[in-house]
Amino acid sequence: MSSCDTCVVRNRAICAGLDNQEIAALSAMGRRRAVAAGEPLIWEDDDSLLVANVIEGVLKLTTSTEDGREQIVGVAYPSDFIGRPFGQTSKASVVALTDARVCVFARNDFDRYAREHPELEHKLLERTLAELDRTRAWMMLLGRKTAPEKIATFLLEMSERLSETGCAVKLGPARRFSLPFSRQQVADVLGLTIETVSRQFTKLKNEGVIELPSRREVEILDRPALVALAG
Amino acid sequence: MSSCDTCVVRNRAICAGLDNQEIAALSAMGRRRAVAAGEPLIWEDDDSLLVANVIEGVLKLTTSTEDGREQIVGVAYPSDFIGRPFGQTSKASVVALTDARVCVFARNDFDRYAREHPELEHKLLERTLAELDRTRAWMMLLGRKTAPEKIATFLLEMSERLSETGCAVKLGPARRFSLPFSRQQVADVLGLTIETVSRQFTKLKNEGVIELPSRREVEILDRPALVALAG
DNA sequence: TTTCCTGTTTGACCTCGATCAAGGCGCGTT
DNA sequence: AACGCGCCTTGATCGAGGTCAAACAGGAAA
Repeated sequence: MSSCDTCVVRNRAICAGLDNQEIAALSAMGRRRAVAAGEPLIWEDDDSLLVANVIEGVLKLTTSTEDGREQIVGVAYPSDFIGRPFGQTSKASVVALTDARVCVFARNDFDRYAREHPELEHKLLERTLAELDRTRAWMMLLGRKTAPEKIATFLLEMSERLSETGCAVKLGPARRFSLPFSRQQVADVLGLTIETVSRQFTKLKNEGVIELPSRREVEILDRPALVALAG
Repeated sequence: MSSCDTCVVRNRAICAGLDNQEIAALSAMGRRRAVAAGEPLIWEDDDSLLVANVIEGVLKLTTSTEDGREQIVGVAYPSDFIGRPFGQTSKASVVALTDARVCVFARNDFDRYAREHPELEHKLLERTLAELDRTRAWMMLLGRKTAPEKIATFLLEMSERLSETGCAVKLGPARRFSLPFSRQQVADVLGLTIETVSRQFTKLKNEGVIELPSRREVEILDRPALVALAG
């Protein structure tokens, strides 16, 4: 297989609703690519030259101020779409948090293909609307929630997002999981500093709400307490 | 005219790319409706029963916590689309900030119509992507900017958004404009308190950066200074 | 004109989370 | 085992912005 069939075939987001012929055509356009943890895929303010599809791994979407403050504005999990179709520049950088595999398309080709295949555009629209909902919920967190509330909300979201990953069967939220974020990155998601994040984590541990087996591992001991704290 | 032809015809967002027959069909579905300032159009967590198109006026999109904290997560101007197609519930309340006129569609009808008219879905996709970009830029503001930066950014955004309104010719950003927000609402947009907003406004006035002819009026005296402050 | 009402400004104070500064821990390398 | 290097935690202190309270418009009604 010269192109990345499985890359598209595995992807329920893009494929649903397309027939075999369409899937084959999309496959021929895409190029599978491995991205190592920490490696960038798209730079903020770059010309929007490519769009991609996450097959495996987790990536962060960030914007930064000139003086180096960073805010993570989105997180892409397997089956998520990244990049900016129908736009001249992308407004966010994309960097892999874990080793990842993605399926990359030239934006021009993808745009053209999408316009000719309404089913694909419809899928894209549904996902974009869902992402907008999620982003708006995050605005409430950033603008109005306290540090303890932010941390609790974050842990609950993580436990849900990470349980779905790569699994067709819908499991409940994960009780124990491995964070794809460093403490600094958690801070960048929540609009906090690394020290505040650390302090809140240890506070929750001391209160018996969570356990921290290692730096990246989290185990939720008392979910109801976490839900109450999330507000 | 029994239905709201002009409501659709005036709307460059929805109409561009549709032929006359399609516009007529859309028109037959929509119902023009006036919304008084302060009046709600959609409630948070309601079943998503309608979608709409802003013809005139400004509306706010909000989410709230149970204890009453509010965050404005979006603002809809003329030609903007509001509501949640293809979704069971809407995640935000929509309330008019000024007297407004909108063109309302039953969500079911609209969904069906959209799926049959790829050009409409494409338009919708482009707008949703643009709105997502704008929302992500706002996340950076909420998570990482200081109060003075937030206020400066807000004033610049207002001066741009309010100059476009209802005018086909692309003017530059407005030098003087009338805020569609009360101080409390500005606070809800920026994740601040009303007192902080007020103090920052008077500080800018004392520094000669802006003038405040009345409660709602703003005149920008020193735009470069504002740009510098916005960061 | 005066009164009232609501939204805004201003002041005094306090708190949460940021900042600054050590230390500690896990882990790979020599 | 000892060292070095990131990352994380913990402590001490500070300050931006929140909270509480009072005074101050500006517009509508009497």
